[in-house]
Amino acid sequence: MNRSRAPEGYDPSAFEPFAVTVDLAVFTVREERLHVLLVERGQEPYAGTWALPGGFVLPRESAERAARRELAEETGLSADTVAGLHLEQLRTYSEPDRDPRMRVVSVAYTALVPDPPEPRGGGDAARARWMPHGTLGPLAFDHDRILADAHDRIGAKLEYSCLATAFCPPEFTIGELRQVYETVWGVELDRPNFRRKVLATPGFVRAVEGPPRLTGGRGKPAALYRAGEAKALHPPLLRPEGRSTS
Amino acid sequence: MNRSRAPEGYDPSAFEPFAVTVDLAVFTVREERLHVLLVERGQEPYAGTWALPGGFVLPRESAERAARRELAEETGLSADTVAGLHLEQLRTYSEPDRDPRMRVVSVAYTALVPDPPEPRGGGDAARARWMPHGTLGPLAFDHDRILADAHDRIGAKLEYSCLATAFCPPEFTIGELRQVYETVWGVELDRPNFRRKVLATPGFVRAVEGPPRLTGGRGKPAALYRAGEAKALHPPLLRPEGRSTS
DNA sequence: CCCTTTATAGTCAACATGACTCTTAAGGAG
DNA sequence: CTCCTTAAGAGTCATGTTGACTATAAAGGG
Repeated sequence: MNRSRAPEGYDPSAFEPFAVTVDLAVFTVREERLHVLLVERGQEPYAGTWALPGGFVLPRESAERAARRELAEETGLSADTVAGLHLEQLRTYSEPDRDPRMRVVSVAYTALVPDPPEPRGGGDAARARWMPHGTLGPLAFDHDRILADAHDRIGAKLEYSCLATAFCPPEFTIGELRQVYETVWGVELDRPNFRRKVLATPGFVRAVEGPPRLTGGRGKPAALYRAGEAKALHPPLLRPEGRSTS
Repeated sequence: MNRSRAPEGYDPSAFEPFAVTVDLAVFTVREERLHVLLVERGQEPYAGTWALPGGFVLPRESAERAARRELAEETGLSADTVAGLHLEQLRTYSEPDRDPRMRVVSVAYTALVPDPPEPRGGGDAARARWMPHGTLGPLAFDHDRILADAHDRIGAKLEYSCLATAFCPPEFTIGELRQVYETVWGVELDRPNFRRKVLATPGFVRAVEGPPRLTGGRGKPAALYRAGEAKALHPPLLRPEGRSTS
């Protein structure tokens, strides 16, 4: 059990089998609050407790494919929509006793969803709901830890990547983009400075032609933008009292 | 096969078992070049090909514990030494056919080693060697991909964390620290500017009392420093033509 | 003793950022 | 219609950080 990937004569059945699952931390920004997609467990252990959506990786699929499949099943989004979402591997949780029933190694993913499509409780999902982040008691298994790690990660990524646009619909205003930063970071940002920074970063956003108007709210109508081609921010957009938990 | 972590009546043996392994991308800086710890495979598949060190996760250990155990076995370092090394989970590779023999999900870790302790070829390690990064033909399995991801990751982390000190011995000079950045990033940095930045970042390094001397090289003797208590760099130390691969 | 090498101290201008002010263009209340 | 509130968007100014350089100090080698 060491250097070689499989000692000669290795017999798979000689090892206790591992189950491999995916867990999903799916975030969205709704009504100026960060929301997370949660499901209520139907069976023991943790029956009646809220948990992150997820499920087993099938024998012939990769963890990422499993994650997209589960995401589509839980949210009721079409496969096309899910294919376009931002999905990123977070990390893998492998403590021997994280699942009391058996040895389960779970690959966690983080997904960002623009508009809050109400999860169809239909299909077979026990009960899936968008819950405001941090308002719920302890989640099942080690899902509180996973959720905290996911939140840390996206907060850090907002600093040096253009990820924030993944929370926004195809066309959005600078104000909506700023809302994403403020909601995830839990701070208020100076509007003029934020605007200046975003527009000064090449490829972050692209102005949309046509009537620079927006329906809805009060105040002066805002110009619309689309996500640009840039992936990284140089230099980064640091949070005010920036602490990276790493 | 969906929302619930285990459907009622779930029988583990009904699923094809997954093997779970760890792979290690262990880096060090030696002679101004980035080196990686590699082992030569003894059996098929890929017999005779170089690969990342790694091995199976045992039934009762976490992936991180497995990684530290394998690292100690491959390098011959004491358990104490290994316990102090920087070890970080990189990501998990789960493509169904990444190992031709069976379904293997591998959790990859990155480790940084200060001084190049020559791996004892002893014990049972087939043959472990420090190889200059990028000089070797294709590695076994998807290890080229893992190595590239690991390199990207540490390059990015140097920008916003104090990670570089993990490559250095307990006491080091600013010049040695700069070497780490130059070697990993593959660029030359301006010495005065680098020095100013490092010293201006609170908690990055702490000056060592006593004779500000260094044996060895030519040139004016340099002052010695130790790693500080800070973990993150604010603001970050961006690479010159900074591209984050994310 | 001169030359090369590296550390370390400064200087200066360009740039980025934080804190503000001001104007414009909506919607709502009276 | 008019005033008030709200938010977008244009600018200003002082400060802080960075990149590009110059200069001095303190070793080792020939």
